[in-house]
Amino acid sequence: MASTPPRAATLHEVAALAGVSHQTVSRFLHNKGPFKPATIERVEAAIQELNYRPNMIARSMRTRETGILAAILPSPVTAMPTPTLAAAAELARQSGYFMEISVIEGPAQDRAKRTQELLDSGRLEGVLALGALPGMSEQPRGPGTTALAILDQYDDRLRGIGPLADASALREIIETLAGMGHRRFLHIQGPQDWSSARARREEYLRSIEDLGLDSHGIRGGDWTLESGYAAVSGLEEDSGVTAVIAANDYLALGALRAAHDRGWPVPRRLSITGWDDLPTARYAVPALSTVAVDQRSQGRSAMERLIALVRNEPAPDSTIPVSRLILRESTGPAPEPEPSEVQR
Amino acid sequence: MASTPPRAATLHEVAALAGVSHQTVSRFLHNKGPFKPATIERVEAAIQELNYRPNMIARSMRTRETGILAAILPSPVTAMPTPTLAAAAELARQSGYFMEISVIEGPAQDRAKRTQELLDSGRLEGVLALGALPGMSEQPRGPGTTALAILDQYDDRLRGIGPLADASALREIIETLAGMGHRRFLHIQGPQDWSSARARREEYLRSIEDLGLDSHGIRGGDWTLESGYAAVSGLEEDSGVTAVIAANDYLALGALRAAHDRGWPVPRRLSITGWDDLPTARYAVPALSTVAVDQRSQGRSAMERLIALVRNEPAPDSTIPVSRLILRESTGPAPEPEPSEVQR
DNA sequence: ACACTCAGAGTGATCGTTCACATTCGGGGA
DNA sequence: TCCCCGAATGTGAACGATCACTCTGAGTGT
Repeated sequence: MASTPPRAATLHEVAALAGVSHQTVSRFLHNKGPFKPATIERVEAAIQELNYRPNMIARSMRTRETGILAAILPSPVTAMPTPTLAAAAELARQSGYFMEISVIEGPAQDRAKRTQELLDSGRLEGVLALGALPGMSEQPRGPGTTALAILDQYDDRLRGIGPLADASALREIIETLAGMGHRRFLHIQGPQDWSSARARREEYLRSIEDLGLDSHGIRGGDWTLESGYAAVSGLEEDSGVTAVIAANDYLALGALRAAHDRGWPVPRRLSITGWDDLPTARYAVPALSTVAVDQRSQGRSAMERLIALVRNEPAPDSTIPVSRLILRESTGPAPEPEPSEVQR
Repeated sequence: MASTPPRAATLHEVAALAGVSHQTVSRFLHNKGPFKPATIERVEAAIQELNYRPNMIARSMRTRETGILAAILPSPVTAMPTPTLAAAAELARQSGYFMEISVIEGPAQDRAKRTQELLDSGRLEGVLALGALPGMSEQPRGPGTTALAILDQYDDRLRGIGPLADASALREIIETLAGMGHRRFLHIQGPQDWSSARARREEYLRSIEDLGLDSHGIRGGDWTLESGYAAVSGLEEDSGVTAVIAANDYLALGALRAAHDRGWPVPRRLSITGWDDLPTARYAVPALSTVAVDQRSQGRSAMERLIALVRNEPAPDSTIPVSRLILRESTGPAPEPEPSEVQR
């Protein structure tokens, strides 16, 4: 008394039930060629009856297309906003792809090596690096090669390109602060193997120079709260800095806390700005002035680019969503110079 | 002049080059049976020479094992800490599995439906829900069925189980605060389809009762900052609440800001606690008292459970990492009753 | 000298789908 | 009537691995 095996139905079984050949069913599934109405009906009924689902593995075997993409999380992983990841995954699914994720820690060299292994595995049609991947560049899909797209991408001259690289809001920040009387700035930078961090740093330096302002220097170096805290903690008492431009919100929130611990009121003595508009930024005390970026559309547009590379289509004209400066409580007019300092 | 096709080498080609049968190479790759040293040498050389990599698709087709797991992100996705996801992905990889991710938004019903589709797709060996999945329960892998593990899992009586459900630290919080003189509490709860949120709520109510304290009530209902803000904003001026127990850090940070906006000093007038120990919690002003949970080991242990279910092995004795109460600046002694209130 | 065992290796079928090609059928023009 | 054409469908091989067998030859006990 063998009970029915729970094995899934195959194309042949559907064909047998419908009284047609397996090829007809296959064609039906791909909407190829015209069919007699009667055929359509019978095949549809058979599929329904057997609850048939095509076996993707077998299909992949024949077509050599796996439909699988992989996303590489940046290191450290906290630098990855979940909405970016989620948006990329959603678009992949909508476009008929599966998206795996791959965590690659370690120094740039190891990351590049593991990424290369992924590219060579032959299992993937495309790889999306959701962050910086120093030493590697985007490539389309060819016969035998896997496509690679990089969210934090740079060009031949190491200039940032792509949705993460737009640092123009930084000039706006500095102009705004200069308009409030600020003259001496500090930049807390991100890791310099990220082109977005480099772009912000460069825009900072350029703006300072163009506007005839002073920079006390540049601190930081990674994306962490600790780094931001240390930057402001280590600031000399007489540095004259009245505005701190952080490369992201984590750095800025760390800086905010350091200012608090030193008894420096923000923004009365020190103005601080961030970048990313984290959910918590708005509820910080004081609320953080920052640059709102649309993380979901960043993830989506990166995935769009990858899929174009996979399909060897021209790159979609990525309408990069403009990042938008949001002024909250952490920025304000520059403090009046203290009388004692004026006398000196 | 056809150049060498970039197609990957097959088992047969390796066998031909090594002068053995394809089966021998296959056995070699699986470490099956003894081999003559000479055979080993020749096969290894051939593999090296052709840079052979087994075709996972073909293997899957024959063995009916895909080696692919899927992780379902919770909704909203910001409720998912990246380290949890990353740790799960790492363990999957180390165990020889690939991990896809799948974003399923929408109400519980849709989520259950889409999850069921994933389970039925036949492409996956296991599915890990990184969050609540109301109406579905864990299942092992059988012939034709896909394993399912749920991070935020509950038992038959809707009691939370698993690593997320340990709410014992909540009692510790309340005992500590009671020791500081607090008598009247408010709970800001998470979404009640999460068993962890239910567990914290229940532990809150039980502790209040056991210790003979007062609860002003329960607010909140999702995991957002807005919800936490609203809970404290809406508190009556004369509620008598001196301590707010939030179900996670987002809620707590929102509450913190609301207290600030009402001019209620924290902790002098109101103590606030969170849960999760987000990176920003420590740098908040005031620094948030919270419960540190090891997100990485939560992700890892959930994945361990899934893999055990996939392999039909007994569940690993999950040494649930104990969550640890961290007292920072947002908690302190209860305020003295104001003279005016005493007179009334 | 014989059968037996076991290490070591080989043979052919098979998984479920798509590809390339062959076949059937009905109708319209010469 | 015959031929041809396109619509509609059928046939068999192939993708690259593993599974279930079969086969060979050297050693072993009697």
